[in-house]
Amino acid sequence: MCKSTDPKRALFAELAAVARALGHEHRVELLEHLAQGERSVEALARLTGLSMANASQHLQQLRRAGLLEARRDGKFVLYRLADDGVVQLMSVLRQTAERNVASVGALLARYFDGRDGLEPVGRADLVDRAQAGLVTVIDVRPREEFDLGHVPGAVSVPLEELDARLAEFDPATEIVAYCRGAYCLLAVEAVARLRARGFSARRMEDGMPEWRAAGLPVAAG
Amino acid sequence: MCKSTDPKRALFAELAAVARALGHEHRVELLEHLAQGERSVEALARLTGLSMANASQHLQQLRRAGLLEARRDGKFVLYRLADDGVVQLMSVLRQTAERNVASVGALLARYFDGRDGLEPVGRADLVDRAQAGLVTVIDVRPREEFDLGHVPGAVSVPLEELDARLAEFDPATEIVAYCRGAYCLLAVEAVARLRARGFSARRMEDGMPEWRAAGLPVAAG
DNA sequence: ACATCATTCAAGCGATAACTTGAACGTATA
DNA sequence: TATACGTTCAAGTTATCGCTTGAATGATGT
Repeated sequence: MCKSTDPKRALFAELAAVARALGHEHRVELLEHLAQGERSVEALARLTGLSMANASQHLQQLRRAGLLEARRDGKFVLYRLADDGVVQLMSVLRQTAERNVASVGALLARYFDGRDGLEPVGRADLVDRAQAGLVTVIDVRPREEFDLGHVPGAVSVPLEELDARLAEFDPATEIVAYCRGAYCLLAVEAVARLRARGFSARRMEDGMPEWRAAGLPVAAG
Repeated sequence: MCKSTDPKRALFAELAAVARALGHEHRVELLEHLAQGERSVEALARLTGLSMANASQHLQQLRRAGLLEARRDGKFVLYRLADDGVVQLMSVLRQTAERNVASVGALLARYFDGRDGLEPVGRADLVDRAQAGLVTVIDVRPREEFDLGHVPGAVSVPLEELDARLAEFDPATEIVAYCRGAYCLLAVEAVARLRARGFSARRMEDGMPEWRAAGLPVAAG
């Protein structure tokens, strides 16, 4: 066997500590929000419905595990992912759960295949087709998140504004919607509404975090 | 925001449950062993030094999380990874820890860079060079693990036997050693010893689990 | 049928994690 | 300087986890 068993044990303990940081519902949700860009404790507490003290504690736990970093800006403390690899870790976690946990597969099938129906668009495809003007790309996240970074050429159409802004879209041009991630429901909802109005709409396969992690260009402001 | 917050919460809870299954030192160690192939509870308890009841409980926890499957063979219950994707998950976990946790980086630097020194060999490289007879590939894991599957053309040389079998090797041919995984110490130790005897030796970048997960050919028996 | 062995179940104890509350700390604004 | 606000700290309660012990289950061999 391995001669020195100590360093291996130490390594296992460290890996388990990182995994344990991902082992709570609220922390997964916090990471999902932070995958969009850095956020203040107050914003995260509001988005998740946690108390500030509670959110702060979870964030510190994630920071201790090396998954987050924090910086101070005025009276706010802004947290952000320590590394784009964290997105990859969460992505692999989702894939594993989707394959091996029946309830997750069922959950996703019910809320995606059922409501979406059509095959989503791949990332590589999208860049070419957007530049050629063949598709209209809309970002249905809140404008705040759009401003922090979005797909080049995308138009910000928060889901709340969608119904009121239908006149902007050319019914002859296909619309591709994206939001936060593979399993965010914003784009699904947007596609469903657009189709109900007679538009040709599809959902982008992944969301902004995966886009960013893939090293594709990001526009800001 | 997302209209239906319930399914998202449920998804987060499921993901957290999977992560929590990885959140214990002993379970990470069990998975590391199971990445070699299926094992009985008794074998795992012996390998890890856990009591049988304790090992059984951890294994059941991993199974409930969807990471393991079990089958009965005579009086033994054999556990195995539910999916090769589990190896990927653990691999990404290690990469994340290595990048973002200082102590892991230090741990690995101390035990790999310090003792190994030379750049490890990539998998793609190895297949070609082994077939061309340019390198001798040795599997330094216990023979039991070798029998369950190994790199085609590799010779089983458990670390315990290495010193006694040095005469088998041609000093003019480079030796590549591999073991269980990127961070298993068996191959590192083997390379150190071979170099001390004047051989040209290198370590394969990954181990058997990664090899298997990459879909490369595996020889058995 | 009986004994044997591998595994699992169930109960109990100690340790750790999650959440709430209230106070302390730091920074900006009046 | 004083006040307000975002954030963190500290203490306390409840719930859950990890491990041990001893008994129950399931398959095998005599």
